Amino acid sequence: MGASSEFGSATSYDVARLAGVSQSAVSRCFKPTGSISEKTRLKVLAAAAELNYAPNAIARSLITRRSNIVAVLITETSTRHTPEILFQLNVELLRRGLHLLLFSITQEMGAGDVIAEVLRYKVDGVIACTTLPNEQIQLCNQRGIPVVLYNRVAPTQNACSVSCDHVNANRDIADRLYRSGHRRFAFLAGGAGAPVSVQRQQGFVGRLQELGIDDIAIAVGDFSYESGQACLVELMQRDRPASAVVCANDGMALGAMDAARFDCGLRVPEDVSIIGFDDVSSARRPPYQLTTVRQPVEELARHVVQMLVERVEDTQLAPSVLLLPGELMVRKSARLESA
Amino acid sequence: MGASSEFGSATSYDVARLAGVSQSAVSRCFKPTGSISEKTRLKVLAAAAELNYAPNAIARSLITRRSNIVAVLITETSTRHTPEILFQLNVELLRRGLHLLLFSITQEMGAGDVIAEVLRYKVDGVIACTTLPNEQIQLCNQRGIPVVLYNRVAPTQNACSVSCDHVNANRDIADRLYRSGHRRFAFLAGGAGAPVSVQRQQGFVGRLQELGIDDIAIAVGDFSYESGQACLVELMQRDRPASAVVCANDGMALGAMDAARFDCGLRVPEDVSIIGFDDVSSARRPPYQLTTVRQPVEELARHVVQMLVERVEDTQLAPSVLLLPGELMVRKSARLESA
DNA sequence: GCGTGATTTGCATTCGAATGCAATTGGGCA
DNA sequence: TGCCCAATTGCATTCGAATGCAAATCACGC
Repeated sequence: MGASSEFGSATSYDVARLAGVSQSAVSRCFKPTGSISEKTRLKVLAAAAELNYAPNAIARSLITRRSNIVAVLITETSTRHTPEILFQLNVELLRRGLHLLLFSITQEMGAGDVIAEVLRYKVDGVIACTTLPNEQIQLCNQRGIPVVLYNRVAPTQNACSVSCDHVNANRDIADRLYRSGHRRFAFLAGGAGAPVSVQRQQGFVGRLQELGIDDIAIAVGDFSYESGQACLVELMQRDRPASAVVCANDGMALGAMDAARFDCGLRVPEDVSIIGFDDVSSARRPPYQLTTVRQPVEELARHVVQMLVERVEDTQLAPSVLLLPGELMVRKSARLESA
Repeated sequence: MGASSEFGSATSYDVARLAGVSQSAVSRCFKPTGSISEKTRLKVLAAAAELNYAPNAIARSLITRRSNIVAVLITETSTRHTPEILFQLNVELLRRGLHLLLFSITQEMGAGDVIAEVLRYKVDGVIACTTLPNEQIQLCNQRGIPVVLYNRVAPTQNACSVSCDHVNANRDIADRLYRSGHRRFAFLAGGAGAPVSVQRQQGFVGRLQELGIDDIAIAVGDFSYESGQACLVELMQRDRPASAVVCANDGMALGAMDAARFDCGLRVPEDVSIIGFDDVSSARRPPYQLTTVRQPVEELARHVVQMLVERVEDTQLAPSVLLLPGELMVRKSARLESA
């Protein structure tokens, strides 16, 4: 019975002793480019296997100045809206030998505190699935730590970002609704300044204005189902209510559909068309059949990680912005001409 | 302008030099119990602030043998079923100064590979939101790394676990349905051996058998909405179909409800009662009003972390198992007597 | 002013692996 | 067999912070 059954684990010195070589040889054996003879390599690997040895990642990163750890920043809502994003990012990172250290931004722990912690762990990079104040991005940049924003754009362009093209997806929706004969429109916004809501609104409203429509009803909710219900009820009480309601996300759209049917006695899409954004799982189900925009989550995750890795390997690369198109999932909640 | 604007960050030596003290003094200043005079402390803190210094967590953990990192293991499904669990665990961990390193178990990276990586990072503990083979639990135990399972129970009791009491929640449901006059029952199972499904089934079926009911229809799905639909349709084609259908989770229950209404032309709950498990957000919405069991996710997360921390601080503590009751959310998808 | 005990302080070492450099080994060729 | 160059190997140091121990400082009483 070797040292592998001992408490704690073997070090490169233990392996070296057992294999009858120096510690450096062991180290080189576990480094892809290490210069070592086949004979020694086999001896070392045998000893390592016997002792159940694997290089201590902590010690390694102290000297190499690479932790192979990436910090991912989320808020409560980022996991609510896209539950699978963390899993996808993690898979992409692991694929490249990187690890995901998760940080949640909350009331009691703001962005400043979180970034301070992030810096202490000497992560190789940061992925923010939430708005990150410029000051904190700056701090990372000073330390040479690349930052990639997911579904956000840095106002001063001092960080990379990968995002679904919310603006164009909703410009497209505006177009299609207009072409289908709709003339009275409403937009249900998420939180007041929530970036994704703002962009989606810009796309929708901006395009409609280009088409000569100025009188667009806006109601402000908070991305929740309940706020979608409330907004729709409120909208329908106005004069000449909208025939097409575009929502900041699916949560609100589902709320709006239910409110339209159950509270206002309206038929969807005959009396009112409703469109969402995200394509959550319930959107495709029979009671809803919600027409919405699917974000290419896996693809987004892949590009986020790729962009980050490029910046880790070449610190000089300039920040860049990548927009990926969303996919309109045409179902039955909106009256659209089939073209 | 101090060194803080330099590339890379200041070390304790930089701070020591600036403050005119030794490196040890700086180190002691950042350790709660460090013996240091008020005067020196202020000098050091001032210098540290100027240099934007914070102790390097990697270097610290090399010598203290505490990384303050906890590995959390998930699979694709664990985030689908309980999207908020990661956020909750992270918040609880951060509150205690611990960090969450995420590991996803996938096809290409099995439990064995993942645990090998986990061990290399010298984590202080492991939280598994998925079934973890005994062999890997053993490996952690050998290294003195405590393991806590979330919503799983270790077959050989060599790891802690914190879980919702699926068995009793569904025993209770069996009771209430029986008391309400139901006599023909069905259970829609999740994957063949999926632990949570098995437990929920055990509770429901076990209690019914105690009540003298043996002929319980079982259909096997995979936790998905679609499988819930398919299972319900299949069940309703049998002789004397069930009047009460209990599902392994809400996803299947929602599918079952829609299938009952849209495919079988049945009314819920008049013709068939349907009950789920988890209380996902769509369960409470008007079209469903699903009667289901809410898992106390925040509380579970809190106990998982607490149990882990206790084991980290005292390695001698024996594994223990904690079951927290689920809460039956009585809505309108099941015919239940109001008592 | 001096002695005593309690705080503070600094020195030197440690954690575990990586790596520049010099020493050694090995292979190929005459 | 001897020589030369290339491939391996080991030595010693490094990363940044923590800590046992001994030295230095301080407060205080006489």
